[in-house]
Amino acid sequence: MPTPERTSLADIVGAARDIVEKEGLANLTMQAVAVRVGVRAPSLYKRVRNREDLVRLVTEATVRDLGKQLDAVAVNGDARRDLGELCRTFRAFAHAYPACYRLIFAAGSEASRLDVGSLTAAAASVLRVGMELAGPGEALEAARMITAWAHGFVSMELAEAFNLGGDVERAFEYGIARLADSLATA
Amino acid sequence: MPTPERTSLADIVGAARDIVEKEGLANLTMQAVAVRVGVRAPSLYKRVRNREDLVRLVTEATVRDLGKQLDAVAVNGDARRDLGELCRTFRAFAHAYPACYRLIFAAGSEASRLDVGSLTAAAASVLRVGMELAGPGEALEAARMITAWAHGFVSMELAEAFNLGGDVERAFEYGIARLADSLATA
DNA sequence: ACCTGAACACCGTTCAAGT
DNA sequence: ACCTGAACACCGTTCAAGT
Repeated sequence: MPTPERTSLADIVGAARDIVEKEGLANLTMQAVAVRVGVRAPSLYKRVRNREDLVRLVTEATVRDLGKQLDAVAVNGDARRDLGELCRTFRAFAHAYPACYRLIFAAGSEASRLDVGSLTAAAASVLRVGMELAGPGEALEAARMITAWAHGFVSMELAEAFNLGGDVERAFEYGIARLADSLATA
Repeated sequence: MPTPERTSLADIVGAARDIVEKEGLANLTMQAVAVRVGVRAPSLYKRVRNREDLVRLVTEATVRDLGKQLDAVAVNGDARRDLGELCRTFRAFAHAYPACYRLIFAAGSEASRLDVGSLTAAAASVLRVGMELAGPGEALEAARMITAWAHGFVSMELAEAFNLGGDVERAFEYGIARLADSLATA
């Protein structure tokens, strides 16, 4: 006789994201997730292969959300201004969900590798601005430069690695301005 | 009656670095370290507070090594050329020790925060090039832009996040060239 | 078909007892 | 002074038994 479902994959991933953000990745235990969704830990294995798989699902949900935020950035027609908006939105997302953001480029083992599609979708807006600024011949290189810089910057911020003083806001705006200059000039 | 020391902190950290690089962070267990240095796991706690502390020590040793490599980059007097050498050395280090490199900007909790001194020392060479390129008024912003881009780039590479094809080597050299242009022009 | 208790292997850590 | 076995709490995961 079938038993009614008492939870769902969406519930489980949602609970996991919450735990990662509020209590840290180390406290994301199967037991903690189970309590939140109202089942016992072994039941989670009906919907999730293992803990590593759950972390991957959390990461992919985060990438999709980031992609949506970047997609929603208004296109001004002014490539320079679009670049600034895009970078600030990217940074704001990382500040809003630092623990989940950190997972995105932390992939180590094969099993934790992200789905290619979700990364590609998230990169679409950046690719468009790269095209606007640098033209079709160097759009990909330009997009990679923008993403690398933006990710590196917020990654260092989140690690509290900017410890030489100075104004971090100013350093971020400085970076946007230099990027716009150099990509458009090239 | 005193017992002779059968290991040392340096031994322990060395073994831990080896394990992280060859078997991954997840396989860095106190037991695995103990076997390598020839004691039982509980003995490690005489020299290391806990596992998290050991990971921090591994990270700091890695930062010091990276700093040494960057310091050893020859100064050509040509800031543009120095920038290229510095970035390529940085990237080569990350490729040589990917698992340990990843730890550097992964710091989450307070206890895993790196010693400020070791980060500052590693940044000295970059700061010098930032000064050469952008002048004293914007040396710090320039150094932050260089570090953010270089870290972001290799971080994405290590995560295999460049999945739109294209030539990654070319994208790296493109980035160096754009950085040199924009920082020197500003 | 889903859920559970019981069980297992494994891990970090503590501590009293050895030398 | 350092090292160890024994012990504890905790975690991921499996599985037979329930409904």
